Amino acid sequence: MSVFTPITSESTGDLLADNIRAAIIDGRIAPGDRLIEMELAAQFETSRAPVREAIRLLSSERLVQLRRNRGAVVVTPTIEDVLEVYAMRLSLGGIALARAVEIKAGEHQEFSAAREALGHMRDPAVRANPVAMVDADLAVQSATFALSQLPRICAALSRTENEIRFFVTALGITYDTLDRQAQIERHERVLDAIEAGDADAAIATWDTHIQRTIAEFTTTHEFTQVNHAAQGEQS
Amino acid sequence: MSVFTPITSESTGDLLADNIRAAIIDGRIAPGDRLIEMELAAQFETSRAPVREAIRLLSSERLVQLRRNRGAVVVTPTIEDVLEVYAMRLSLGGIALARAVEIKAGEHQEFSAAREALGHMRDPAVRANPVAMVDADLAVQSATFALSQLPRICAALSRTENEIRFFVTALGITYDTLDRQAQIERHERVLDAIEAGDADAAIATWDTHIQRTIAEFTTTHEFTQVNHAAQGEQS
DNA sequence: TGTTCGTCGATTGTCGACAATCTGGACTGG
DNA sequence: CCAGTCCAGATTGTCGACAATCGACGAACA
Repeated sequence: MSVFTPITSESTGDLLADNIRAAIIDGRIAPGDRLIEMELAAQFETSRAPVREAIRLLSSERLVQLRRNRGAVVVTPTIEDVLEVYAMRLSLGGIALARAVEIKAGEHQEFSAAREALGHMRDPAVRANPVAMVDADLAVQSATFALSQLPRICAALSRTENEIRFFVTALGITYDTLDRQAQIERHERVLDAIEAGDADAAIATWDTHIQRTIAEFTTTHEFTQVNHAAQGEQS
Repeated sequence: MSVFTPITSESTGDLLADNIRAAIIDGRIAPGDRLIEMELAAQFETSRAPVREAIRLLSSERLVQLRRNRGAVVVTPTIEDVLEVYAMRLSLGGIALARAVEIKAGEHQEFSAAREALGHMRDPAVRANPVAMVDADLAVQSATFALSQLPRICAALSRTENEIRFFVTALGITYDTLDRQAQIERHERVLDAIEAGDADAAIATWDTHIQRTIAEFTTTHEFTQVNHAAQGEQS
């Protein structure tokens, strides 16, 4: 019994969405670029039907904007978008952590995935690469939230993760001055708090983590803005 | 300037989704029922393509469950679903209210839609009909949240509204003992608080509103459960 | 009698073609 | 030179048909 894990091959539309989403997130397709169904269908060597499905999915994830009879365009993120997404993460993450603690009290829970993801953040190669660091950071959080077993909230948080990774490349956010070590320790403290059944501590740590990240974003973004303005004056 | 609201005729897929969603919400299609593309296409006199699109949309709203190569089935809601949805509403609504207060501080804002929706709740005909009361209740909340101008959060809240209306009919929730007058007054207090710029008061009132609703749901649902169990023993 | 396997109908996944719509540029007239 | 109209290309929306897949029924067999 149950020697193999159930095999669930993704549908073609989902696979296409994965590919296109990855391209959007790491900037191979830039904000403002159009997604032309025929073009994508040719590249993926499929018909337009699965491509359409993929584009609709990405539209529901707010990575592309869909206008009737005018196709899909990669969205151009704004500061307001970033702040809204972080606000959602802050509050939904809090619910997930609270629930994770409740579940932990009832039955033994698997923390291995989260702990393992935490290990990635310690990898020197990852710490040196800001984008990889963001990915690793979000992976730990995602694995932690999964403990809550709340499907809607985890799905919503997952969407925000994609958006954040998109924002990072699209807006050129660096998070250079973030204290990596403190980041890792906060995640560890959250996991410890869940295992200890201390919801308040987990949420408090989570709150400070997001607050720090928002603060970091705000300062670096203002800096970039000023920089761009200065360059604009020069030219 | 801006005398007319921008006209955006819905796509066929969206129209179909609206129809099917309404049918699911008021029980014409019951949990467990299958949605067969050909069947729906015949009824709406279109091809399967727009029907597929509509079904995918409803799947992203968690009203139907989609299984690869096996079509769509109307989901069967559980108590956990209800509690998760209310938890999301509680926290996301809080963000929206806080933001609505911030915006109000800056510029003059239109409250007419929310106030008007509030008027519907006072209609004796609506107060007599539990389902209509739920609809009116959610309409007021939706109009209030719209003041925040946070697209993601409003969209997420809108999804939860559909889910709640679905849950009410699917689980046979009645909310009979809810104090309608208190409900209306709470909504009014939230709007007043926003206009007064008092975010804390708005959020506190909102919290109690949701808490009361959850408490009401829990008790009536337990009652129904017990009732069903008793009936089961009888037969 | 119970289990396994093959087959069949029903339904979804995918495709290519056509119709409807939008965008941009050329043309016309003032 | 400008505004308005029209046309053509490009792209999406919709359709019907075919291929692939699934679940159920029934036959063969131990």
